[in-house]
Amino acid sequence: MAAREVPNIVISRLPLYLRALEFMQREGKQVVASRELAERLGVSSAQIRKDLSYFGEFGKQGSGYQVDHLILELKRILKVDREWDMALVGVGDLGRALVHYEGFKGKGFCISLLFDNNPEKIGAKINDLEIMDSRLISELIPKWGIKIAIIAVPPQEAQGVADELVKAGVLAILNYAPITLKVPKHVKVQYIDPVVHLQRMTYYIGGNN
Amino acid sequence: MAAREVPNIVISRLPLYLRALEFMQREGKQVVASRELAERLGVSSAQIRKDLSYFGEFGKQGSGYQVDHLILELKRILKVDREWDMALVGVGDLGRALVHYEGFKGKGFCISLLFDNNPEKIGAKINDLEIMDSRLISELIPKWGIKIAIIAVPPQEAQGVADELVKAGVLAILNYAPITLKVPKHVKVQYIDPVVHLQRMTYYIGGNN
DNA sequence: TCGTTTTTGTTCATAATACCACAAACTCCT
DNA sequence: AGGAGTTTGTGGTATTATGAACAAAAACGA
Repeated sequence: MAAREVPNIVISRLPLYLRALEFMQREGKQVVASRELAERLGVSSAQIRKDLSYFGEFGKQGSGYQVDHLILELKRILKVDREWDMALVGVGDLGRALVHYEGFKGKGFCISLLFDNNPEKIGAKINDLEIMDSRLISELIPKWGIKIAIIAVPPQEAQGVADELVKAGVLAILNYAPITLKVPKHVKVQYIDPVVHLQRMTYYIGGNN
Repeated sequence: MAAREVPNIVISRLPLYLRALEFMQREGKQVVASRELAERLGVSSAQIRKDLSYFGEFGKQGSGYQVDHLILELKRILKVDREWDMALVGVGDLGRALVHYEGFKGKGFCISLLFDNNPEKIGAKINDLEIMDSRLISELIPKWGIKIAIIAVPPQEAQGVADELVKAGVLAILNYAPITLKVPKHVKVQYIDPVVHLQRMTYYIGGNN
């Protein structure tokens, strides 16, 4: 496979393949064909094969893909064959739920630093993690070498927090605040806004679509 | 504009336009050009104009779009010019955070029914909402005429819950469980899995991308 | 009033994406 | 051993999405 730049849309699908493969692994499946994986995910098998072919030849004709091996390869490609420390900014209801969330375990991520600007929260602990003053972002993030942050603050504070994080060296932001962030283009942002997701579905309900 | 089918990718952008416009509205802005909106969102102005043109001519040459009016039109198009009752299944940490979430207010959505299968939770109240037994899904959802549900249960229960919801008449599901759901094609699903979103960014960190 | 500047809606060309189809490689059964 | 059945990786093609460019319309200033 030529060393072409891999399209972002391909990268965005790999985590879905990985998630499904890990699910199958827990079910005890050892080998899987692109066809079966495709059916589970509701995509075409050709797409899966083509996406994977950007990175190498992982399958075997006649049988398919070794589940364990493909999982390892995908983790390596996505760079989640390690554990990334993350900073969480904004410890409200949502922030707290994220700290307690068990789903990060074994997936390559770990919340290691908490920030909030509410004096009543600073110093308190959640899951043995102390809540730090947001003003210490520029000091603690470089010290820990943190590259990934989660923003869970009110919308009007989000851009300011993002600016601070970027200045401190963060390269990837998972943004739960309902606002589009302005960041330098070397910084990646992913958005989670339940309202946006819901509004993407209502168009199709009821009407003549 | 001809009555062509509107591509899903266009629909998926409209909530972002709406969100930015409402932000500008709160700032007191009355008129906006596609150019300015585009810059805020990091997209091209041609794209915004083209997306909007699927639904009509909302702008005026020389000045731009009336913010108030465009908001109303987008809300009408997306069918959020009303309030949708939603059912939430799974009242764990995340479910609780969603019930307390203030962001649904005024955006067209309202959580009106809670379900859980944990006997210790059933009957308890959160925000004046009683937690109902999940076995009552098939009874209460049609009774309330609910069309939208949020799934916040552990992954191994998610597919079963989805099946129940679909049977009860739900047409749109916001799925927080880390699993791809199998649903009939008249049912829309949107996925929120922080791990997937994070894994879409790590590929670009550090390496030679 | 009239020329200059803005901005829309749309056309058209280009780019990105998805998918069909098939040779080659492997499996499995008899 | 060998033929039938599977499944991969990929070349080619159809489809879809993006973006540049421009006429028409409105705004503005002198």
